[in-house]
Amino acid sequence: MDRQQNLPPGSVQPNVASAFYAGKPEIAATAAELSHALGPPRTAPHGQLTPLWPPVLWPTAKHHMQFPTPPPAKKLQVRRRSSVLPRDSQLPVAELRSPLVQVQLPLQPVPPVLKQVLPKMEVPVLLPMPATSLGGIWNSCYSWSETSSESKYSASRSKSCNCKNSKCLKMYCECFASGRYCNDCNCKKCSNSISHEAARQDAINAVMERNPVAFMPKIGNIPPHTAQNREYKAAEGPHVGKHTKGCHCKKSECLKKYCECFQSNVICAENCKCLDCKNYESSEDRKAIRCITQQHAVFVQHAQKLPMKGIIGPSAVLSHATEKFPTLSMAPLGRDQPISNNDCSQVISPSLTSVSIGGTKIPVKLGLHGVTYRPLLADIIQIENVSELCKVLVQVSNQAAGAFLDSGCKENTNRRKLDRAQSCLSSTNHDPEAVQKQHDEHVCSTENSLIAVPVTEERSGISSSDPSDTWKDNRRPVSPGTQALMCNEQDELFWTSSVAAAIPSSTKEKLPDIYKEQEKLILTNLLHYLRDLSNCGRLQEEKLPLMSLKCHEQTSVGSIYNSSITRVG
DNA sequence: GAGTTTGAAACT
DNA sequence: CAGTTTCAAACTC
Repeated sequence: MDRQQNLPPGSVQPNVASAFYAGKPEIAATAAELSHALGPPRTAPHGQLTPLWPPVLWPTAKHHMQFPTPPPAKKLQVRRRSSVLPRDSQLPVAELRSPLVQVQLPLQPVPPVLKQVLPKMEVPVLLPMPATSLGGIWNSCYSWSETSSESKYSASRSKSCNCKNSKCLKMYCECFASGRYCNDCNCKKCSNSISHEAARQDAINAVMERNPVAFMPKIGNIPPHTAQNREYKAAEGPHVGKHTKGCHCKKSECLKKYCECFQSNVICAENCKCLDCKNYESSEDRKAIRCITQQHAVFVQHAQKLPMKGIIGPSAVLSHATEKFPTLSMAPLGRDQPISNNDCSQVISPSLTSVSIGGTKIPVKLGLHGVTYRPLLADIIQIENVSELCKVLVQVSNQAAGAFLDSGCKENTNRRKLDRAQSCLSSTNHDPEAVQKQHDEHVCSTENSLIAVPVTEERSGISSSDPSDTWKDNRRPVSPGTQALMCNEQDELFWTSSVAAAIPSSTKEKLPDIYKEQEKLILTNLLHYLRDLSNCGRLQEEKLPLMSLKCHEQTSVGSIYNSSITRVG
């Protein structure tokens, strides 16, 4: 059985950063530097976590690898364009925007003159999971440059490339650059596939040699605690993060997708060296283009929704449901659904109106109803529910493990593991003292547990720190949610041979079976859970708005959780 | 769909 | 580091 199969339940997010750089400290140093500059990882509104960077796992990785102390960050070159207003108070800051949230569904065709700024229809594609490679598993799940809600690489995750000469092994190739294998692409002489893994790895190494941070996210986030962020939030300003390298546009005015900043939906910043930039926060041109783009995005989603019946999607209800229930979409948007970061209302009125682009008035006919979109599960899934789900799965895991242990050990282990899981989950309370206390308890309670892991110095160094201050030890910061999810991962990461030796051989032999059973039960329960959630969403979709309340009451995640508990029992 | 434009990546 | 070339996406017709 390979190592991956031996991962304890919950170890879905290996510490890829340290693994990636195992044996490459010089690269790790630079990467750590940039990673630090990029700020902490993001936690999406409902608790889903953005993947850690980078995505490639080296099979021979040493789990205990730590980043060396990063050198002092280089000072970014500042070159401000004359046409750009002062940005110091306008820096884009982290305010995660749901990619599904849009405003005012345009039911009319888009003016041809605006075609150039409208995104192509992009249908998400789930890549097949490579059979064995851990890197491949990551690869299929995430793109390693994925950061912002609308980054070039996240947007292009589902796109195919058309490379001809690069063999898809250079950064010219979007698939390669975003960490994906080519899949259903139109490329020629493609080597970005599992069957060319050796060449692919060589290419990765070559790129990393030239630029150690080549695969780092191009769009970094400004830490949410900064003053700029507060100002930004207060002003409902536009964008998230900034381009780490900055663009060098000369002719596009940074208002076309040639511009990486524009394409990533961030405004140009100090490190950009662009000319005649109009991609700044107060730019009317940018607002107009962005608004139209968003309108089109809703239109695309609506169009995509129709043939995807059965999938909980964004907006099929809008066209008809809003006519039946005009107030449906007028409900206040939640914190996760800003109407727009560009204040489109100033540019486009709900009815027939015009937008001004480059001084030219362009008529835009919109739908009669000013429609805002609200995800069907927006009121159903909350971060607490995710924690609940985690608890359920941990319990399931406990049950499976317990079934394989002798009666004496069984009860003890389950109790301890459950305590530990609860400790992990409750560590999201941001209370350093509580976390420390839980950690201390965990340290004491897990010493002799079968699945518990002895506390090494490294482990102590990590888990004893404040969740919000996870830059210690030169590690990438980890959000509380991630910490909760990574509890078992850390266990695995710091699993040492000496520990394994301490486990009775009779029990050790059972480990594979225990893991199998745990995995089976967890996946089964997760399937049930998702199925229930799907049904709830479908119900919500079909019977809006009257049934929504009923659904919320009767089929909420809480009840799903309860039913899962029942199953566990 | 072919041709052009554009700017990042790669190269010198 | 700057200038040039290569490349593929974005864009235009």
